Amino acid sequence: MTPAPGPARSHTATLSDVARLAGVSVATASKALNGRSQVRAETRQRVIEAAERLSFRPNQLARGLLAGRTGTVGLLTSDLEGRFSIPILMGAEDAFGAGEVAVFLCDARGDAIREQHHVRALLGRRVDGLIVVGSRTDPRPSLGRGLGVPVVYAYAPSDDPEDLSIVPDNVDAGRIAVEHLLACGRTRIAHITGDPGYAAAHDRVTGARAALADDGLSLVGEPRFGDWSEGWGRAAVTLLLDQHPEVDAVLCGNDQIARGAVDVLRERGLRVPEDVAVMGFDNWQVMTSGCRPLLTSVDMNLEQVGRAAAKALFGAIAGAPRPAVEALPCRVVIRGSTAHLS
Amino acid sequence: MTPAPGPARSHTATLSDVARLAGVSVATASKALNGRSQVRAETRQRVIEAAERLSFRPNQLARGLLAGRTGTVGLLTSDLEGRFSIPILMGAEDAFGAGEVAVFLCDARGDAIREQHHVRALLGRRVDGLIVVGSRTDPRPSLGRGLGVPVVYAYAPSDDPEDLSIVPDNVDAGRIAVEHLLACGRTRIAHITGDPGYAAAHDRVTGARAALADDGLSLVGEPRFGDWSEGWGRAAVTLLLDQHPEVDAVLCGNDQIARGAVDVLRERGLRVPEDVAVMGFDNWQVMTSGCRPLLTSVDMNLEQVGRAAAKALFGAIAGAPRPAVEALPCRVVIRGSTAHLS
DNA sequence: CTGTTAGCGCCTTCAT
DNA sequence: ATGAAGGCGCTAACAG
Repeated sequence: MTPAPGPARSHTATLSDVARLAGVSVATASKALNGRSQVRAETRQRVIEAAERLSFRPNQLARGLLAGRTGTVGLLTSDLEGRFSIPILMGAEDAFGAGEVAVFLCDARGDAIREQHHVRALLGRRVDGLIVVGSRTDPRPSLGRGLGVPVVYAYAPSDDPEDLSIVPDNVDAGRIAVEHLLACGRTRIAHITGDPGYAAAHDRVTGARAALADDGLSLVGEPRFGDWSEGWGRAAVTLLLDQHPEVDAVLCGNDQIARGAVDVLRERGLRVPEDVAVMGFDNWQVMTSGCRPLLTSVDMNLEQVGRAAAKALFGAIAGAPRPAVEALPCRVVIRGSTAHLS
Repeated sequence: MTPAPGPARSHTATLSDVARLAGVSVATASKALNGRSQVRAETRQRVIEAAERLSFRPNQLARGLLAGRTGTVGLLTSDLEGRFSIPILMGAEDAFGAGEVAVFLCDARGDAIREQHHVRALLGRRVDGLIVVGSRTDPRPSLGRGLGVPVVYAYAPSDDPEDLSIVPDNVDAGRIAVEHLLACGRTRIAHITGDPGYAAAHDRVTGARAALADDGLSLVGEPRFGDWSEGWGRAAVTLLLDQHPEVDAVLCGNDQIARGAVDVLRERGLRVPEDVAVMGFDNWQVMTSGCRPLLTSVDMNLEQVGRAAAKALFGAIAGAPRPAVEALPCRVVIRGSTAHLS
C-alpha cells in the first residue's frame, strides 16, 4: 500500500472528498448520506462506503449555518458547586443527549456580569435555546424577552411571569413529609429548618402546616430557623428537647440538619425512630446513608426538573411556549429514621 | 419613532445589515469591527454604531467555518454524579471561559458506547480539543490517536503513555498526610482505607508508608481495606481499637471513613484529637464541617487539575504537546481533628 | 436519478 | 481607505 493514498491532508474529510472518491457530485453525495430518496441504491452504497473509508463526519457548523438551527443549547448555571445544580444538569444533559442536541455549559458563579457575558457568547454561537439553572428556589431576575431564543428557568424561577420556569414543589414537599410522619402515627411534630432567607424554607413550612391542619393538628412550637448545617441541627434539637420533651417527631429542613438532630437524639439516649422519628429534605445520599439509622428524606426529583426543563425548551424551540411556573412533585424515600423496615 | 424601523425581521442582524445601515460594504464593515487598521476612524465609528443599534453579534458558526477553529472544546465526563468530576469541571470551565472558549458538556455515564457516541458528535461539531474526565484515578482506555484533535485526560489517566494526562498526586497525598500527623507528634499511626480496587487507595498507602519509613516508623497493623463509606469507617475503627488500643492517630482513606471513625472514637470515650488524631482525604466540605471536631483533610486540588487540563489543552491546540502524565500536588487542610487551633 | 447553481454569514486577498 | 470577488462545507432548489 502506498503511503497516504488519496487526499490525506491530515485534515478532516469533507463532503467533496467523499463525492470525488465515489465519483459523484457533492449534491448527490449529500442526498445519499442524508437518506434522500432520489438516489439509486447502488450509488448510495458507493457513497456510503466512500464516506466510511474517509471516516467522514458532516460539519455541523456548515449545516447549522445553512439550517438556521445549530442543535445546541446553553446551560447557564449560577453555581456549579452547589449540589442542586448537578442533578438538574444531569437531567437536562440526559434529555438533550438523546435528541442529538449538544449542551454548552457556562457557570456564572453567581455573578450577574459574568452571566451577561456568557449569554452574549452563547447567542454569538447561535444556540437554539437557553436553560438557566439557579441554586435556590427564590425568583431571580429574568434574562429579558428580546433575546431571540426561548429561555427556560430551572429550580430558580424567573421574576417575569411571562417566562417559563420549572421548579420543585416545596409546598407539596412539606405536605407529604408531614403526611408520612402522620402515617407513622406521630402527632407531636416539631420543625427545624434552615436560613429564613430561603423561599424553600418557608414553602416547606407552609406545606407542613397545611397537612397538620388537615388533621386538626399544629406544629409543636414554632418552626426554628437557623442555617442549613449539621451544627444548627444539633443546637436546635437540644433546645427543642428542653422546651418540648413531648415531641415524637422532628421534621428537618434538609438532610444535614436532620443528621445533626439524629446525632444529638442518640446522645441524649433517645431512640430513633421509636421515641422520636426524624426526617429531612433533599435525599442527599452521603447524608442519608451515613446516618444511624438511615435517614428518611424527601427527594426533590431534581433530575426530573432538569429533564422537564429540557423538554419544555424543546417545545418552546418548536412551537409556542406556554409561559408559566411549573411545580414538579417530590417523593418521600422511607428509611429507618421514621419506620422500621424488616 | 416609527414601529420597527430597519429590517427588524425579528431575526438576528447580519453583517450585511450592519454594512447597509452604515452605508459601506460588508468587507469594510468586517474590517471596522475587527480592528483592522485599513479603515478611516470616522467610518469605523459609523459601523460600530450601526452594529450597536442592531445589537449585532457575529455568527461564530460562520466564523468557525472559515477559520477552521471553532473556539469550542468538549468536556467528556464519565460520571457527572461523582463528586470528583465537578470541581475538575469547574476548574476547566473557568480556565476556558476566560479565554473565550465555549465548553460542550457530555456525560457518558460510565458507558463506553455512549462515550463513543459523544466523541463522534463532538468531532462533528468540530471542537478544537477534548478533555476526558474520569471518576477514579485508575488508568482508562485511550480514545486513540487518530482523532484529529488533541485530547487531555484529567483525573483518570489514559492507558496510552503517548497521551497527556493530568492527575492528582495520590502518593504525595499519602506522604504529606503522614508528615502532618508526625508533625503533630503522633507515632502510632493506623490506616483505614476504602475499596482495594481503587489505585488511589494503594497510592496513598505507598506514600504514607514512605513518609513513615523516612522516620524509621511503620504503620500500626496492616492497612484496612473496605469501602469508602462512613459505615466501614465505624466498623474498621472498632476492630482497630480492639486489636491496637495503643494507636494515637488514624489516617483514613477519605472523609467519610474519617467521619465514621471519629464518631466511634467519641462514643468509646476517646478524645479527638487529644487521645487519637484523625484525618481524611478529599476535603469534602459537607463531611469536614459536620464532624466534631472539624476534620483535617487532604485537599486533592481538583480545581487545579481541571485548570491544568484546560491549559494543557490550550497548549496542545496551539503547538506541540508533550505527552506525559503530570501529577499535581495536594495540600493538607488542618482542622480540629488533628490539632488544637486557638 | 444526477449534476449545476445558489446561497447560509463571514473574512481575506486583490484591485481600485 | 474602500469594495468586489472567492470560498469555508453543506443543502435546497432547479435543470437535465
